[in-house]
Amino acid sequence: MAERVGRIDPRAKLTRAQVVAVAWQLLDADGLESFTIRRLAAALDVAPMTVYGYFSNKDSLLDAVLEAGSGELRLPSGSGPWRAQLRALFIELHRVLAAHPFVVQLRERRSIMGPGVLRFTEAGLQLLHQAGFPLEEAARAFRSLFIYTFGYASFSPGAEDLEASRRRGLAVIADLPAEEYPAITEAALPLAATLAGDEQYEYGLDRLLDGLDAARTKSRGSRST
Amino acid sequence: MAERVGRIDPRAKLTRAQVVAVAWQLLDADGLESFTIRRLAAALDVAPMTVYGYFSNKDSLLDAVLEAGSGELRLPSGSGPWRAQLRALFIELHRVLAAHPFVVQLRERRSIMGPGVLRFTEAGLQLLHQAGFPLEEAARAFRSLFIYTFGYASFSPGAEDLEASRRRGLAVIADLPAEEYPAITEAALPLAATLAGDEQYEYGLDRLLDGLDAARTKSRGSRST
DNA sequence: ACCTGAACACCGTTCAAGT
DNA sequence: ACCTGAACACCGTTCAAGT
Repeated sequence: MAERVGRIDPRAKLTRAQVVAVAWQLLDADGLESFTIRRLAAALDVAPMTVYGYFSNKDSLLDAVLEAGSGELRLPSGSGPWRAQLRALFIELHRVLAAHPFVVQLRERRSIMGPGVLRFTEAGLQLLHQAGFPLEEAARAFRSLFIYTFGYASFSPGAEDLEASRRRGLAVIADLPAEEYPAITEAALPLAATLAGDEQYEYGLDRLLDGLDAARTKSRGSRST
Repeated sequence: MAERVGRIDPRAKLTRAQVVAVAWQLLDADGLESFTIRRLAAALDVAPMTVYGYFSNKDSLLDAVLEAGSGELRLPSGSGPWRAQLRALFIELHRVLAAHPFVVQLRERRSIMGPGVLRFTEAGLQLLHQAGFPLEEAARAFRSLFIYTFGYASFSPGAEDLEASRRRGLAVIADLPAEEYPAITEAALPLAATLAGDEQYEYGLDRLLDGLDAARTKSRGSRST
């Protein structure tokens, strides 16, 4: 699957960065479920135990993968109204998470505090603060957006499972007694449509941003557009 | 750990319901991570392979556990303004998920379509529809609230890890160059406070509900309080 | 009909040994 | 200093055999 990469340090067969890069490829291709030290070692063309020369265990390797991966985030250049900027920031996060679902799975266990995420957080907090939120509330607001975005990536089926999920949901609804479940029955197709897609992500994001905007203007004066 | 439960059908040593009940206890006590067929069998005082007489594999057993568990949801009695009712509905969901974190972990792989969740969805859709949303948008709105709530449960550390998470976060922030990360540095304590707690959950929930209320009144007339 | 021991093909990781 | 084979304590699950 992953090609063996040329070595850099002639004394060592590998570098930590090479191990992380190949691990990333495997995770991207096959998901967290089927990522094992033994498969990684095979992809590196090395004995399983060799990996432990670079990382003390599987968890610390996965931490390093997350760290490296947080560099994928491209922070949008800052100009324009705070709401549009914040929106672009989280849409970028959503893009990265949708492209690399294993990042979300990993994040469910360990939290990420790598440079990429910190720069992202700093940008978000600054936007909210400039919009008029005191930092305490900016932190709460940022966290809400962050959790909605990770939640969306975590609980929406991946593109490959999407059709099956829709079909399964529609089948369950079709078997429901319509008198008992009138709203679900009538809304079967719309419900199936909410299972995934950028449109659904952005619907919730926009409602959340609207709510934040209202909280901002209600409790204090606006400092920005 | 789990007590052996008395048998019901004299011909069989166990029932599916008993297997599910003991599995639920184990999952509640030790989490999904350490839940294995072999440990479940030991708790049931039975050979590992006996479990396969009741469930064809581990996944279908876990599905049955989720099904049974969705009965934990107690739908609030319906009266009062739609916003307060919807709020109570999702706070109840949040309560159940916070009490049984393994439900969230399971839901990350398979979606739940058991009776408990369906009744919950029906109640939510009806409230949103009565509030003035057409069913298509009610479905989108419901899904946003659902995802925020599951996301919150999934990405907030459990009560037992909370202090460690806070300390780790504060330590990382303390090492940051303040010129480069002014907002994070100044908001260190507020950020740590957003890691968990009902208050933080309700902050985001209320912003989302506010945003939904605004969308409702903007695009169409209100049909309710 | 229901239960089970042995076995298979996997894991992550320790340890002692190779170069 | 770096790599590795064998081994340990686990998995989920198949299969053939017990009662």
